[in-house]
Amino acid sequence: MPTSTTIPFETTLLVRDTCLCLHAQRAARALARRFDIALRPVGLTSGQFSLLMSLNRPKPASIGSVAALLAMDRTTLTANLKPLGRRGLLAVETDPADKRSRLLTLTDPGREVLIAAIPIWERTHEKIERGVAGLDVAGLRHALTSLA
Amino acid sequence: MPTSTTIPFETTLLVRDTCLCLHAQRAARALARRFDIALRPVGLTSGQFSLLMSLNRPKPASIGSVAALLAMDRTTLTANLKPLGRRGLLAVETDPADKRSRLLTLTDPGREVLIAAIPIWERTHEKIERGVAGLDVAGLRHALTSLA
DNA sequence: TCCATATGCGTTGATATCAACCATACTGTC
DNA sequence: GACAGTATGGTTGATATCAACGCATATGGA
Repeated sequence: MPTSTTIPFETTLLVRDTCLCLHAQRAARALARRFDIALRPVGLTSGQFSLLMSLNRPKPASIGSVAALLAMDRTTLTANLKPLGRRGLLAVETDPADKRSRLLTLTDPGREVLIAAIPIWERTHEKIERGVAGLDVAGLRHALTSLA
Repeated sequence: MPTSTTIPFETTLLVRDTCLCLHAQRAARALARRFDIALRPVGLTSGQFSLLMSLNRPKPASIGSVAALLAMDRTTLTANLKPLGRRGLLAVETDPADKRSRLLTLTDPGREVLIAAIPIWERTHEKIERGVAGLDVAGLRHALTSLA
């Protein structure tokens, strides 16, 4: 009879209560769902909104730099570009100065969608901040940033 | 010529810097990747570890209750159970007291994997906490919990 | 009993996530 | 220019995530 077939329930509770990974996942899922629902009228998910927003910059960005900005796997970003590209919200072009690199640019329709989404984002974000009493938003953001 | 084809770059920077959803996603992805790599020797991802750990309880849990605990969509949980079920790490059975409900139980092999994973989790978690100077872990956990 | 409603899950389809592997392009050295 | 090493991305396959829809069971009231 193996000695290792039991795990104290207390250990489970400790892991559940302290695991930053689990807590971050839970909060990320909950927040994503809220923004997904709020952004549905403009046809964007929370991730698509963040991605499009990150492309609104003076100079086109490369895939690798955006992936790093979003702390996202490079291949994940490639996959996420596809549905947005099909809808004509962004363009992916080879960088003439470095043919390995792709330049990501927001199209006019993409900007239109983003413009419609911004007030939704503002309202949703405000609701969330107001909804959690005593939430130290600045401290939370700082902690999340240093983890990413 | 539409008046709405430009978005101030400052708006983008504001959203990027303040959006809790984006910050949570970034941190969650970064943490998941760290635990995924650390747990690879025992063949679990971070999400699978959290799921198996949540099943280590005196009484079997239902799908809905575990989904709520993990702040995860019910159908996502159903999908996540499949690879773990195929590997024999958990069992899904119909609740005799309510045939709509499924009872989720950890099997002995599942417990073995979990036992091997726990020290990895401890080391990884400790490294992360030590790696971020001045991180208020308790405050962070509290904030994440109230968001979920 | 019978029906309407509510509850608990499964399935499907679309997108998201990442590791492993592969292809191409740049860079520096010779 | 040739070569080696590095950098940038795409593709594939597996799993993760969720909305929409549908099925079966349970529950409460007529």
